Amino acid sequence: MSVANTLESTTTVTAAPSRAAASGSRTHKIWSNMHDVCNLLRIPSGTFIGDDDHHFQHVQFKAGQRIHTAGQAFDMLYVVNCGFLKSVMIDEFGNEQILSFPMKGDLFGIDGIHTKKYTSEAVALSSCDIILIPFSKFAAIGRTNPILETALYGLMSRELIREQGMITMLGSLTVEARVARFLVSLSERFSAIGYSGKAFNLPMTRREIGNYLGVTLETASRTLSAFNELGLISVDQRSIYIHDLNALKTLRRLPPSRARIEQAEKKAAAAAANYVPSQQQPSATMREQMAVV
Amino acid sequence: MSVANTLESTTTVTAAPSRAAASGSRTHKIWSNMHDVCNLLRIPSGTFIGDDDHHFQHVQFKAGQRIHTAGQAFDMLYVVNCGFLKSVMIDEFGNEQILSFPMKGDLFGIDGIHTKKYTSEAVALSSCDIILIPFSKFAAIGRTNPILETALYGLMSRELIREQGMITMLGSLTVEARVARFLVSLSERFSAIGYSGKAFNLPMTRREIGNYLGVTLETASRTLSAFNELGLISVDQRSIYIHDLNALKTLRRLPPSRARIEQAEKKAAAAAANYVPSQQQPSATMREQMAVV
DNA sequence: CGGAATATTGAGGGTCATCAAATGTCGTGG
DNA sequence: CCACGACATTTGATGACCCTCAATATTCCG
Repeated sequence: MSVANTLESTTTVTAAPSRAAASGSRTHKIWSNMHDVCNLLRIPSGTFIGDDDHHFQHVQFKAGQRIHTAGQAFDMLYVVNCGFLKSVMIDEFGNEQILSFPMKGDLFGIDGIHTKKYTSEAVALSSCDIILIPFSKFAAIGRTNPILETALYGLMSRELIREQGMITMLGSLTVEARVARFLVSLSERFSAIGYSGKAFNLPMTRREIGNYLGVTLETASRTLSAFNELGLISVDQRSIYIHDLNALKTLRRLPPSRARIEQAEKKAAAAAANYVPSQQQPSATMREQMAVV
Repeated sequence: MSVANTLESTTTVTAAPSRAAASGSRTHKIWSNMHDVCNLLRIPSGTFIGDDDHHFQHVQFKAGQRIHTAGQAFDMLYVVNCGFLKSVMIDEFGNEQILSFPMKGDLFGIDGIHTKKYTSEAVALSSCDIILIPFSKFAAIGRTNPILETALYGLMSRELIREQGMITMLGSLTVEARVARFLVSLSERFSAIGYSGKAFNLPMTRREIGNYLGVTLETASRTLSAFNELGLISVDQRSIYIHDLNALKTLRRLPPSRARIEQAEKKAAAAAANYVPSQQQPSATMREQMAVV
């Protein structure tokens, strides 16, 4: 049952420079150069090929550990080399809201730039390998390298757009559409970093999914079960298999529960009559109902 | 009934340079220098005092006009000198979501940096005076002026944080708390730009408020009416008077509608008995109920 | 003055939060 | 190795809240 995205990253990193060897600490340290970091961030890195002037330290975290906390002094940006995390904002009432699930190639910590303190906290959901990017150093290099500067503005702008999409999702999509979009987004991100986009394990709990999507864990669970029932996905605990990605992409709302119940009753009747319908496949009529409106 | 924030801005701007006079078009053009723009954005502008090398053009828009549309090629950032706008994102299903209501001193258009196309559209809600900031020019000045560069990163980071707060609001606050926070935010922003924070006119419709807060216009209207009923505010169409800012700041949920109905019945009974309770003042017990949990 | 847009308020029904119970999973220590 | 407890997940029942539809009043503007 285990699928690829639970395995360790196979990304190669540059050998540790002399400083790392000198440190000799028990903590596992590796170093990446500018070229590696740019590749990870999908920034054109032509000008940095063979550049060994700048090195960025890696740090490992285990599930549950915090990379940074809200209010902590800001000086680093972070790039995920492997593993899964959550970024959480806590409001003045103590409400926690998950803002993102960073994974390989994602940058986080940007929110600290403005007030020089992080406003959110980042927590590892699995074993993680994180690259530390001192912001002042990055900005300084950017000042002499227009491509990097543009890329840095671009990354911030991209994150802004991602959050706008999240606002739009929370503000105007039904719960089913949010869960569907969440699955599609995970699928696309897994594909982009070399894992399967069809079969994967969820790095987060139902509670975290629900929190991220603005619903309770029960609603998140029920919605996944409904998708499973309709044959759009197969879900068992953390493992997901996507049968109909396109239906998930275009889904706006499920057929009214009335229709779903009738459908379920038909199924039950068929089962009672000892007729076994094809496993996990939604009827064509049911798919049409979902696509409409 | 008219209050200050409906009046024209009294901000002075520098005289138009010769170019503007030469244009001689019927459109009303003025110019601001770097110092003015920094002041408007609340950026330390010390290094730009007396700087007349850079000029930024003003453009006027009337209510309903678009400043930019989604998909349009990006080259400008915009700073509001006076007036009110809305920034709207439209998703792949055609859902519109209002992301912000820019007003004096606010920067918008940042979302265009990443893909070189605006992803949202900006629409004037009232007569507006907008300053055009060519992004490449701003970034170039930033390269030689660390304060401006830092400020630019800071502005983007601040906007990121604002959107995170919006996500948290949509994901974890009750409708009443969202409306309350919306009013508090408007109040604080009006105060910051020199208008009254207690009495003001809403620049947007109920539909726009509801859309912004992720609810229907009816729910937005009803919630404002409930606040009015409780004496937290007085509301009549677009005009707002805030009686109890602190209650709005700490409000999490209204007392259950059952209790509200009883309260209303008591009021009605009192009125029938020809006893007139002090206008618009909620009872102490009612306030306690609101603050709790 | 009349028509369109805006705002208010009511009635009814659907969706989702809440409370609850049962089952499954995993890490830890006996 | 297994038993235990803590946590995660699923599923059901119930009711509050909010959306939808609808009617009316008010404002704005040509």
